[in-house]
Amino acid sequence: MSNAKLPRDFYTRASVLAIARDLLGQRLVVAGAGGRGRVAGIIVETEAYRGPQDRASHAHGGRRTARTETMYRIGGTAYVYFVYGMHHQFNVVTNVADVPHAILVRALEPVEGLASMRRRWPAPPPVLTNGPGKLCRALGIDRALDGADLLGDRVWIERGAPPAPRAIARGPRIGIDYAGPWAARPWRFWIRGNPFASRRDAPARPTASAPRLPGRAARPRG
DNA sequence: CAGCAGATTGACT
DNA sequence: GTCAATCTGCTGC
Repeated sequence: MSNAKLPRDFYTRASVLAIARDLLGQRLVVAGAGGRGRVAGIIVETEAYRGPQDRASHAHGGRRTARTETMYRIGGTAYVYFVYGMHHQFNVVTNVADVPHAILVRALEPVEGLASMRRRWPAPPPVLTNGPGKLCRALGIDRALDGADLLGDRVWIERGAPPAPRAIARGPRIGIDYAGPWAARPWRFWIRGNPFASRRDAPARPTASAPRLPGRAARPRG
């Protein structure tokens, strides 16, 4: 089935970095509600947060609070929180229960329900889903979905077409300067050159399996 | 219970 | 490049 939900064992694997990479090309879906049809987008950018050891993680040092409790659930759970007084952030919990790994979905290519997405703004931006806060607004994701089972019927991820290994770029995570050296770790993954990624000019480097291309890698798209 | 920083965004110099 | 918006969850008193 091309539209099968990703199974539990996709999410419970031990390597949050591998899962962050493997989410690229998959399809994030939010069920229709309130007279709206379902909305969906292809994941084009992710960031991994590796639990207690990772200074940038909400669960750094094993921190366990009302908010972070969701991160300790089993892989395949949605972790949604609210920041900056106005934006929600959608994360995928990974690994087994009590290991608080999570992956922030930073950007999507919108593919279903574009009209529904635009209706969430009085004046819709030209690109609806090129950032973690924007994609939550476009898809109607808020804290009501915190803790939702990704194998359930409210929000889920369907199998899509993974990008070729050489099309995957990685680099430092965004917006975590407070995390010191952890901010420099290349734990952000995106589809190289994708026009829906949140930062098209960010420093990119080849993945281990990809050869460096000569010359024009950073050339702007036409 | 006051103070503050935040896994962002859009407007503006 | 700078900066305000806007509010929650935390920390520390």
